[in-house]
Amino acid sequence: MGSASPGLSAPPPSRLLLPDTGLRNSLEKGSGAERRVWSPSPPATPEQGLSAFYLSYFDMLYSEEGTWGGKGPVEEDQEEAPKEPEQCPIIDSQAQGAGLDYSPGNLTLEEHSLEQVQSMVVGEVLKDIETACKLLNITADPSDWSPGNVQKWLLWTEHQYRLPSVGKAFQELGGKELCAMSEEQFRQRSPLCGDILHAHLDIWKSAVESEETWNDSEVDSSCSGQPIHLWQFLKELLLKPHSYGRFIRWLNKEKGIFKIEDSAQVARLWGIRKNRPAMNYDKLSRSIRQYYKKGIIRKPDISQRLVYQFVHPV
DNA sequence: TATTAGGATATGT
DNA sequence: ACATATCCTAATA
Repeated sequence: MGSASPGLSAPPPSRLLLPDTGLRNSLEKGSGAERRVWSPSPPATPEQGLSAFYLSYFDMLYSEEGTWGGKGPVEEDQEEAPKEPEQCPIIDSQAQGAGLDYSPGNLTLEEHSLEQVQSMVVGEVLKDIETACKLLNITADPSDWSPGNVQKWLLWTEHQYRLPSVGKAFQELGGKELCAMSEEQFRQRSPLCGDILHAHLDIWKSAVESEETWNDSEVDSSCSGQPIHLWQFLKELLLKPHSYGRFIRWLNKEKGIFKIEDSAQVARLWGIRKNRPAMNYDKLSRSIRQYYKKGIIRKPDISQRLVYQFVHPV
């Protein structure tokens, strides 16, 4: 049990179709065979697959209705020492993530918001994984894990999702072996939550996949004396969520949608780079707006404060 | 109060 | 010439 979610008040959309990333498969698999169907009746204790995991996201999403992006006050703090894993996954914004490529008006409103939610969930999953990696000092790819890494991951996952402890059930196992294990084998080692752990591991495995997909072309600007352009600079920051994730981050990397979380800090960094001590967000944002006409950056279809979108992702 | 849009003008390479 | 940087008014959240 220990679902991190208090329960749904408003029934979410009826279907869940994740974008075509590797995550989709594993997420669906985790749900337990059937197509994802949300029964309107509040799930006392659903099948358990990744349900708990998902519900915690959807809960938060739907608890706020149209107020997404309104200042995630619960977000992590600036300096907050990574002592403990961030509590349950926290959603703060990015509702508009996806679903904005209107296929010939065939999509209903519900389907649109659904897509947005899906994309948002994927984004949050990846963000969680990144956070965990940083916290645990492990790689994102489970197959690289040492037995020690495996233990760290287990403990973190248990804590993060309030799972019963597996104790030493997985001791001595390296990442390779762990990845090779079937759901059945997981269950044998941990009858209580082996299936959930297996599903979580699946997510990690697929996340590697999808991360590779979009982790190629980027800006180098480091060398080459050319004056750096603002859009390049922004991409640079986005490239290092490790360092700048608190200031600026992707809401939807595939679509090039990003959010400036701390406008003052981003402006300060830009000022440093350009040797413009008087730089501020007012001026930086004016420069961003110059990009509208040039077709470099635009406002997402569903406009949100401090959220912009690169016109040409990739 | 902070953000957004866009005009006008100045500045650095 | 170009890409901002600076400054500003008005509208919006």
